[in-house]
Amino acid sequence: MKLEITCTRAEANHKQLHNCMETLDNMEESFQKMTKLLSIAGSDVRLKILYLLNLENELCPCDLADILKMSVPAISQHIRKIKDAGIISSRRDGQTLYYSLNRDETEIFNSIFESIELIRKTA
Amino acid sequence: MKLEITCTRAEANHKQLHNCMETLDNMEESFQKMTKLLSIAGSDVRLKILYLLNLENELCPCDLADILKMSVPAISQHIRKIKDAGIISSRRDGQTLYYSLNRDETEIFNSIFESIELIRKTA
DNA sequence: AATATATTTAAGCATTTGCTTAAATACGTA
DNA sequence: TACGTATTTAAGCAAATGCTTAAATATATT
Repeated sequence: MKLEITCTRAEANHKQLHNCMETLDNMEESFQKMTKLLSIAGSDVRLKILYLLNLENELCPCDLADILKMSVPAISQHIRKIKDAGIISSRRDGQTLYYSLNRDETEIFNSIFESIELIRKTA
Repeated sequence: MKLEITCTRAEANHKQLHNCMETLDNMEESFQKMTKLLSIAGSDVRLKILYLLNLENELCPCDLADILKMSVPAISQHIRKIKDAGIISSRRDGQTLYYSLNRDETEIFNSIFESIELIRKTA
């Protein structure tokens, strides 16, 4: 839509603005990946699922439904989102599917988990 | 809704599940705060706004609209969300409002910004 | 006071999200 | 093969999200 400059302020530093635009252009792919991860983690239920998988190493949808006091289909649909983003993998044992974090892909979550626990301590 | 145990698997470790529930209960407030921060950051536009404020220290809505090639009201509404979450503050200079990060409140964003730049380097 | 700029706010609307319920699929066991 | 359990998938729907346009507010300038 808007491709022209809207700021007419004397103070507006057009060179600065242009540099910002260029910086973002070069990082577009990185932003998309990070936005994807954060939008996954930015839900109460999904953040708890991720935290629990970090804590327990692996859990099945049924366990998660019990712990989070939610229906199994609701959990399953959250899991699908998380899995589609490449954050978790599954292992089958009989009828049960165990999900676990792909720890290589998701180092940022370690900082997030630490930060959650810091909030707890300082609150 | 569901308060009963749904897992009837022999392997289900009910003590483990109960411990998880208790852990989450004790961290409820921390999860809510972190979910709020991540849901704010989990939007392409808002993550870029935060990144730019980190980079440039302060910017006005008009600058952000130019850099992100979006309308001023759209930017303003994102800013309101970020501000309501306590992540940024404003300073007025004449007609212009300059927004900046409340750096004490948002240490997790430093990890996120670093992680974005790591994606860029390793991709 | 009148006008212009910067910003916010509100209304409207299309899209997305996240549940529910019901049905389908996968596996194990009698 | 028939039945039970674990899980996924699909349809439906209410609520949330994020833009657009238009109007309101705040400040500066003439």
